[in-house]
Amino acid sequence: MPGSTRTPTLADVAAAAGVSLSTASLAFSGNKPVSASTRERVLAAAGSLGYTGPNPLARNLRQGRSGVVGIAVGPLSTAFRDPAALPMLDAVSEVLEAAGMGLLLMGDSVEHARLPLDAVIYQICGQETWAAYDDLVARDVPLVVVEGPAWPGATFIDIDHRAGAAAVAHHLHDLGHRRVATLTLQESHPQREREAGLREVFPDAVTIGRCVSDLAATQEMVSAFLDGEPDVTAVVCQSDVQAAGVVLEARRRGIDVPGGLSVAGFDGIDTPWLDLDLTTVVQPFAEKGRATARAALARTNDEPADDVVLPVELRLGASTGPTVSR
Amino acid sequence: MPGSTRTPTLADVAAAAGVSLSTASLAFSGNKPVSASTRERVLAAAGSLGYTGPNPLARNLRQGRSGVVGIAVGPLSTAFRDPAALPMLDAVSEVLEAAGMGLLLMGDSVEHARLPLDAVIYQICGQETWAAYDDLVARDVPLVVVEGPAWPGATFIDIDHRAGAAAVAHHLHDLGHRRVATLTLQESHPQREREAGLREVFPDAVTIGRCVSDLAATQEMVSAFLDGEPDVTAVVCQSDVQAAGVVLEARRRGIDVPGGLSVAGFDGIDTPWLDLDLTTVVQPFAEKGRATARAALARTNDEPADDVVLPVELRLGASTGPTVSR
DNA sequence: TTGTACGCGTTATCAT
DNA sequence: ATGATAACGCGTACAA
Repeated sequence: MPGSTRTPTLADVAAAAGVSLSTASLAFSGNKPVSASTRERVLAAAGSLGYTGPNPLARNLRQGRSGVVGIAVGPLSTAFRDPAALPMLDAVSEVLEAAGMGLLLMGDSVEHARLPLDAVIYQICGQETWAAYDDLVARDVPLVVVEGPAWPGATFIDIDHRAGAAAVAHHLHDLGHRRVATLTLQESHPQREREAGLREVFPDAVTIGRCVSDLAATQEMVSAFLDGEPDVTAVVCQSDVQAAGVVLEARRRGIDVPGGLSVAGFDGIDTPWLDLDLTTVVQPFAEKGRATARAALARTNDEPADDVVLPVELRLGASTGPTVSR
Repeated sequence: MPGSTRTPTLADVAAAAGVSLSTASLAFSGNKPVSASTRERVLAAAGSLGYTGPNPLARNLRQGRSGVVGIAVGPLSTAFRDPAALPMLDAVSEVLEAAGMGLLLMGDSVEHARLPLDAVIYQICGQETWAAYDDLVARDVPLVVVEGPAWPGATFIDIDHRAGAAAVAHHLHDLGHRRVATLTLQESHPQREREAGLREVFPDAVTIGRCVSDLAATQEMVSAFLDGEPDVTAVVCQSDVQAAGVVLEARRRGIDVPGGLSVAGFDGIDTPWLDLDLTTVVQPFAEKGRATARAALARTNDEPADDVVLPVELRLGASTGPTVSR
């Protein structure tokens, strides 16, 4: 069929099938009943014209929605290097996909904020500001914020950081520890809450430092400390990656874990490359992701979405033990 | 201003500013010159009406593009657990963001294929088929395929798997190795090419098995083999994660690396948790990502995009050494 | 430099 | 069950 240059539209299909535009539309959407025979005629016409279905762009304009949810995660290699982010994101994308919605990775640019997004998820652990925020608020784009920070109008999905941290602390206290040190994350809602939970039990915990959740960075940070503070019998970390770093660095310096030092983490990630099960606080990653996606979907449909705080669970591993003087 | 219920449109702004619709449009897009005074009047009117800029949905329909590129990666936790995927994706998103385009994570569902995407990147190492493919082709969505499989009409971005694998093989041969074993990935273009490169030098290499790029899975797979084949002096892997798994498992069984066994990887990822630099083939992740994004952008603009094959580089580490009988 | 008028391709309302 | 018609909100020839 040479010369058929323009890609066919629904109007072309309707004409070819000898039905009205609206009937052809219904034959595709199924939003109202259409007799089997006409539907067949429409689909046949579509097939012979090479019509591949309603143009998503036009549908989007008409319906006032794009079918896309943005997720603000910052630089990918930072966001996804964190093993705690993956299972959560997996659950988010699964729920959204089941609802026919796409997930768009957003950088912190106004360009991205101006894409047609039905809702935006903020999952920027540790980053407290976001340049595109004002734009989104001005455009009334529904916001779902995972683990803070507190922004008016947003739906919050969180876990009980404080209770988890307190549970770890109590566990160590029960084991006889009295002098503990802690390694904190960059200033953020989770960091503040986890620290508060720790200090419910150990108000005087020594702060080793603030450190991103990275193995090498952690090792460097704790290196000097491990030699200098023989009184400390336990180190409480704010992530499992940090805890693994402390374990590796302690061993490198001849300190046994947990014989000479107890180490606790947070998150409950897999660490197959560590031959030791960490004592840690397990978060419900999948449920956190599902709750996040559900909230985004609800707000996309102008339904209300309640804030959520999910419980966590202390998991005892082999990285903590009774106090032993060094 | 109570009662102003409808969100303002460009027409409202134009009316309020006392200019025509097209002038108001130009004041925002800057596609044609507008006198400074009128532009100011338009922007002022926009401000007082709470107009937040042209509706992206309408703009998309008008311009026939969505500003979104899809990337097919399969389940996120699988795709992103692979450390080789991150730096590449990072580069992709950086280039796209600089061009004002968004990156959408696609699952293999027709729903996702029907989202308005300007182009789709396939980065599904090891998965040879993709349900949504036919839909995309039918709708003439430009396709960019990273590391195969071969699909007509798609732009290909690849690295020189075969040369890299051959370089590793030659290195081992130079060290005196004659009897080597190999651990392969799931059937795929990279797997076939890397294997071919190895067999240019070692046609009779023993295949230990086929295994995803996962530490635990690798350790399980090589466990039995390491005891059973004392003739083998080197193991060539198709990823660094596999290589790390072999190193760890060998040590666990009392075999020194490289004293008792040489191990080579592929990719050139960071392995801070391994106290040994792997001999490996370094791929240019960032450049691969940039080339991929550039191809997607070009094809979005109906420009041609040539296929790309990037060179790789052998990096000698401490995991390979001269032959020693076990 | 500014205004007029049309079309992008669809879905929703209303009537038949 | 089907058809006519009106938006959806914008960009851009073309004319002035």
